[in-house]
Amino acid sequence: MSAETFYVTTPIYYVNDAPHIGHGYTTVMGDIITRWHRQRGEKVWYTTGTDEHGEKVLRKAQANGVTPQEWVDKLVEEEWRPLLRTIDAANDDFTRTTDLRHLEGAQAFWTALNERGAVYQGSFTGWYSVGSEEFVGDDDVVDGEGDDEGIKVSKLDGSRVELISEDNYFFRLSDYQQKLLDFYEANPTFIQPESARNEVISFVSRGLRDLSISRSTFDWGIPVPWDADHIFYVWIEALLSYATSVGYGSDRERFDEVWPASIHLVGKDIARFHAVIWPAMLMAAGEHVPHRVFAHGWLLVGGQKMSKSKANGIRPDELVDTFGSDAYRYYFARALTFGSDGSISWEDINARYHAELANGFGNLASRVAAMIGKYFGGTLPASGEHTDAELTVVDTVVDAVRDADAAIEAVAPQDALAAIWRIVDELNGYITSQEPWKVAKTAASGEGNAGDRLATILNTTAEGLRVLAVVLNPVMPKASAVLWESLGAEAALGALADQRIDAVAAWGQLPAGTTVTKPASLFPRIETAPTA
RNA sequence: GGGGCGGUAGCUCAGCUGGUUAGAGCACGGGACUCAUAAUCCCUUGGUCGCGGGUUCGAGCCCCGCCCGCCCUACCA
Repeated sequence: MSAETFYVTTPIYYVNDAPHIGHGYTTVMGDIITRWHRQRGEKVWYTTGTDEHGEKVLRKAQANGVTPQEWVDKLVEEEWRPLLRTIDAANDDFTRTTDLRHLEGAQAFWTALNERGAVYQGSFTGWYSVGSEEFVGDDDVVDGEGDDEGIKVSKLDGSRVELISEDNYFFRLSDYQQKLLDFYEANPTFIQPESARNEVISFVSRGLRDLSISRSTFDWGIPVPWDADHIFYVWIEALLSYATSVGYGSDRERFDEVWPASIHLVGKDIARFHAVIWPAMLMAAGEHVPHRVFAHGWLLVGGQKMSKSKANGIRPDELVDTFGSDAYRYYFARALTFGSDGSISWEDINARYHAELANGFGNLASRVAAMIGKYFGGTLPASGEHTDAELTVVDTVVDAVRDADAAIEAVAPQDALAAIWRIVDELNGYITSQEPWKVAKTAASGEGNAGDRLATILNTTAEGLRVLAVVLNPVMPKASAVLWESLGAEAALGALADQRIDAVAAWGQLPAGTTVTKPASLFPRIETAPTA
């Protein structure tokens, strides 16, 4: 049997939204996790993309005087693809729900469900607000007062609503209540974290209603293959991107190779769609359900949820312009607990940038390269006998790499970075306690074995940096590449991306004689901080 | 209304199935050092663990009530 593909997805982002740091956050987390798994030597596939159908897109396009296709093409090229470049994402695919493969795959999927009897025609009745142009839930409809006396109005915005019904196709979601509950029970890690799992189970336990899957009042969507008057409801169609982008409906062999998804990363607001509707759809189709749905929390700015409608957004490109994509990636992975809400601020990013990246890591690389340059002419010396101090360094590295790997496995990048930073701290402490600058003076006077001792200290720190370059590569590929280059590691050990996590902690890989050069500052101090 | 989650040092957060003097990082204060990006290393200061009851030999962790914040409660996505 062939090795399973580690297949990760971000949500298929709604194209009408302006990309903000929330989107960047999710995509970066997936990128870090998939880059790490690639360096474990696994087959990996990482997909992101855009959801481009629906009434809102249609309206927006009309308002802009262009066709919906022209509108989404523009958004994808001008907003969404640039975001990926900004944050240095290494996704394997960018899937669009307007892609032909998706249209055909989605139609094939629902044709199959229809043939299996999971779909029926019925009528959907609901309160429709002409003013806000949307259906309003029963609980949000109240009796009007004053001018609206005798009329039902929406509690949300006060607009008048009328009861209308529409012929629709329905998916027999109600058939899956018990099947889903049994599934959650048998697969406790299917929905994570625990808070999302509890919520989903509680939601399903209260009962599931059949789901309307088509619309006939507008036409920007994928046609229902057996009834040209209907298009599919966006959600029911967009979720299928995860399958159609890896061959469902077009390349069965490819699909079987990649599916099921290992992890769907989602925001906690859409956990329900991914943990309830999506697996039920797949069960109905007789396909495997994903291994895991991981719901992350919100980014809070000034205690408020980061959102497109509020002006509290910190723009990804603004952040990257100031601190760089590496720092952006590092910050979100390190400062937040993936799965919980977390606070971010310009001040905090700035503080961590300087304390952890510039002073901690960048300066470490700088001082080691400077000493190898000054004391050994830029040629890496061979290590002599290890003393307890070196053994402690080696132990710290081995433990840290092991812990970081376990943390990534547990979808906890923040813990992985905390573990990796033990190496940074250990090396800085090791250098200070070994005082190589003093050993160098002794060596210069020709006393004892000081020269050998100095060589051992600098060889050890260089080895530590070698490990850091490898394990930080998934998080900060640019800085890691510079460090790898400065260690002269490429010539001796090959490409950084080919360095395996499971072998990285083995000591003594950098051969003596390698040319070490002092790199430009990995993370130069930044004097001015723009207003957020 | 119902359900879920959270409220721990100035800030951001850890605290496993309840167990000795509640932890980390940053910030602050003091000291050491000079290889380095005025960086590094060491030490100190700092908490009625939202509030009020209860269970227990013992509770930040369990139970009850209350206050505050966020999320979900299916057809905007």
